[in-house]
Amino acid sequence: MRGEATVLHADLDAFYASVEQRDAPALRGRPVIVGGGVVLAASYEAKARGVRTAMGGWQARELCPDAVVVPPRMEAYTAASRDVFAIFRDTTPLVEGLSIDEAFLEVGGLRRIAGTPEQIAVRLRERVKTEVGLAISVGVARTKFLAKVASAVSKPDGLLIVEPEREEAFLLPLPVERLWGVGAVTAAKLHGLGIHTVGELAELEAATAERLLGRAAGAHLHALARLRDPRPVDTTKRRGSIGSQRALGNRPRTAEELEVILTQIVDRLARRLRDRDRVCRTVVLRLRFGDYAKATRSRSLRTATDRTAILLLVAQGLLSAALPEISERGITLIGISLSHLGHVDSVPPELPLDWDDGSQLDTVLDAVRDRFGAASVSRAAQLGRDPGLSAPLLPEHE
DNA sequence: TCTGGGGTCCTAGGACCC
DNA sequence: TCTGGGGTCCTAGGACCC
Repeated sequence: MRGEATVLHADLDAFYASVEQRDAPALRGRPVIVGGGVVLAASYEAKARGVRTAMGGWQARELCPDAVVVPPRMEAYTAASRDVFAIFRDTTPLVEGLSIDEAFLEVGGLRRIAGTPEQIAVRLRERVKTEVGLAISVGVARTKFLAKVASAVSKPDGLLIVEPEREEAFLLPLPVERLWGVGAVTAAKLHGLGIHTVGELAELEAATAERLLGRAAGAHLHALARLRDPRPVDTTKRRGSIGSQRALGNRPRTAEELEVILTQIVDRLARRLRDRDRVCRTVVLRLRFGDYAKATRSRSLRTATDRTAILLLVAQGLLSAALPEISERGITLIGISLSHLGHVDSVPPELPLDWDDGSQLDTVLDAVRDRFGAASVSRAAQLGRDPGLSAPLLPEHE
C-alpha cells in the first residue's frame, strides 16, 4: 500500500508576465517580456517564440521583436502573491510556501469537509482565476516531488493527478532534467553515462549514483527516481537568509562608489530584518569580478544583531579587504547576504542589540581590525560615525 | 547566452575542543 | 613528543531553483 495522493503543488503560470497581462488588457494575447537587461519572466506568447527566463534582453528582442517589454513591478507581484496565498491558507492550514508563486498544500484529512483532493484542486484553480485573475497549475500526487513534477507537466493552466498506481508509468519515461535538483551540470554527468530518463537513473545502484553525483545529491536523486520522497509538507519552514545585490555593468568603480552602493544595500536589508523581527549572525559579501567569476567573503558575529551600523561595519570591513582584488580584476556585481537568521527574541537580553555606550561598536571594530587590519577599521568607523552618511545608521529605537 | 535578483542545500578544509 | 576519533563552527565555493 502506497497511501493516497493528497499533496497539491500549486504553481502560478508565467507569474510576473501574467500579472502584467491581467492589469493591462492591451497586453493580453501579445508576447510580454518583464525585465530590461535580462528576461525576468516571459508570457506564453513570448515563450512560444523561444524567449526564456534569464535570457539577455538583447537576444530576447531578436527572437521576438514585437514583444512588449515592461519593467518589473515587484509591489504588484508581491500583492498578487499575498492574495493567492490567502486562498491557499483558506483551502488548508497545511501550506508550505516555496517561492513567491508556488506552494505545497496537504489536503489529506479534508475529505469530509472539502471533498477529494481532485475536487479541492479544481476549486482552488477556479478561485485563483476568479478572485485574483491568474491562471494556476496544480499537480496532485502522493509525494511533494511527484506533485511538483505533475504541475510542471500540466502547464499551462493545467491540473494533473498522478494516482499512486500510475506513478511509474508517469515518472520513469521522463527526461532526467525533470528531476527537481538536476540542472545543467548534473544532467551532463548523467548523459555521459548514457542515462537520459528517470527510469534509467532508477536502474543504477544507489552507491553508483552517490559516487557520481556526491553523497547527498546522489542519494536524494536516486531516491526520487525510485519514487521515494518521505518529506512531509512543512508549514514551519522559515527563511535562513536574506540578501540583496546589484549588477554594475563593466565600467570601473571607485572604492567610494562601492561603499555607497554597499551602504544602500545593507540599510535596506537591515530594515527588512527588523520588519520581520529577525536578527542575523553572518554577513556575506557577494562579488562578481570583471570576468564574471564569482566569489564570496563572509564574517560571523558572536552575537546576532539587526543593527544597521554593526552590519554595515562588518560589510565595509569585508569590502575593504577585497578592494585590492577588485581593483585588479574589476567588478560587475556587488551584494550582501545576511544568514544564520534567528528571531529577535532569541538574542539573550544581557547582550544588548543597541550600542548606545559605544562599547559594542568598539567590539565590532576590534573584530574587524583583527580580521582585516587597521586600515579597514578606520574607513568603516568613519563611515559608521559620519553624521552625513549615517542618518540611517544611527542607533534606531523603534 | 555577453549574462538579474531572490533564495536553498551540500561539500570540504582548517580551527578548536574533548 | 606523538598519536587517535568525533563533534562543532567558520569560511569559501558550487549546483540548483524560481
